[in-house]
Amino acid sequence: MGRLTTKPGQAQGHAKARYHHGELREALIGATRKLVEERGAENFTLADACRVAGVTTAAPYRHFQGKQDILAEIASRGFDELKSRSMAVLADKGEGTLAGIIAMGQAYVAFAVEETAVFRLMFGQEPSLRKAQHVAGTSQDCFVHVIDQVALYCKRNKVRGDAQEIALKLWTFVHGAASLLIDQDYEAVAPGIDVNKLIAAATPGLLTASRSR
Amino acid sequence: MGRLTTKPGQAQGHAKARYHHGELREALIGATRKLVEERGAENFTLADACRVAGVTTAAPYRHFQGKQDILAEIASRGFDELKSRSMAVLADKGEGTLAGIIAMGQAYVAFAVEETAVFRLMFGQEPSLRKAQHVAGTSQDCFVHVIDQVALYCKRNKVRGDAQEIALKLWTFVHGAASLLIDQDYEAVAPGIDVNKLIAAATPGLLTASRSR
DNA sequence: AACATATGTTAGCGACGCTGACATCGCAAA
DNA sequence: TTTGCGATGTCAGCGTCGCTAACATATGTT
Repeated sequence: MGRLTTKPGQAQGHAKARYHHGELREALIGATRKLVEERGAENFTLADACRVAGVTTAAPYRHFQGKQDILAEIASRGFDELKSRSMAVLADKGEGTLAGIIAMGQAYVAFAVEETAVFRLMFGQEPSLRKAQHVAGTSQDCFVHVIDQVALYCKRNKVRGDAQEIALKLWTFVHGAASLLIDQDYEAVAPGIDVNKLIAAATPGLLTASRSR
Repeated sequence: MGRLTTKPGQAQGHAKARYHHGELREALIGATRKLVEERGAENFTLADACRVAGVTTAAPYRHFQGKQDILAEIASRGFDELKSRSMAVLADKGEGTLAGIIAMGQAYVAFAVEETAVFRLMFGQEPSLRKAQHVAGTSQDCFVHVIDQVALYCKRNKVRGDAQEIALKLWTFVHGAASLLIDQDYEAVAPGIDVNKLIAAATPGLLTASRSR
């Protein structure tokens, strides 16, 4: 692990050393995101983020309640990004289509792969990390959108069954794929697996009402 | 968070204070497992485990390489237990049957719920936690067993398709269900969800070859 | 009995999260 | 302009943690 040995005088590079940073809140969020993505949230230290931002370790407490609070902010923004990704994909592939629903699942996994640490913050561990208010709302927004798509698909293709239950099954599968992939749990068992293909293969089977009841 | 203020003289309760603990390795594993299950692996400290075991914080290093090493040992034993649970369920429900395969999935989730912290250690985070040798082997054993069951089911029911791919789909779904459940991510969207029912409902749809290619 | 090895303790290093007291900056009222 | 005040940063320090080196004690082999 590389030590970060920067004097609190100033962050790397530009601007002259002024006593007040000016945009410390955003700077800390940026630094945290970068470090968390590099080393994982487990190994992230607030002190390192301070060194990157060019401030002392006491400074963050003017903007955040503590370490957890910064991480929660990052998780919160992650939901916003995930939602916008989903909507972008849908606009491309078409609403209420099988291709659109598959593409949403693949986008979910792509997000998990590209922003692994953020993804883990969003869904993992103790829910204490998630700002109850904002995150719960945003994640629900995300999910409601999926339900809408499934409902539309069911209507068009005359699939009977609860759209919510079907959406739950899709989410469950896709989340499992994302988790196993980023945790490298597939490696021991199916090294070269193509998860996008796996999703495309499984989705039709999940897009149907259950017979058992 | 309750402080643990025990003198290293002796663990709570029985036996006289002797210089050598005698079974420190197992005692530490037990203490760690208990604490990790109570507070999560994130908030676990080796020092607390030492207090529970009644030794100083330097003692563990005679038996483990460090904190990670103890956690890895616990993850390793988790795989053993998961495998034995699966086999017990199979013996009960019958091999190669739909009911048996569903029950295996439900047992997987039950394990995740009952031993949440161990489950997270087994599959989560950086793979550095898993003892490359032992764990990789044991988890592969687990999975091979699932493949066998699926292959048997396919043969009996004349389902064509790659048993490995089908097994992967099942694992993916069930792992997603376990993850979302223990991380309480279903709560915001489907509060009273019955995951066992969800698994039973989804399994038939996954137990079929994909048409797309 | 004497030694070698295993297993525990003591003391201490550097890092971390966080806090209280102090310093500096920017802005608004006098 | 000056004064004063709140916002935002630094400094110094507490308690804890993971880990190590040096020392103490128990165990078992010859």
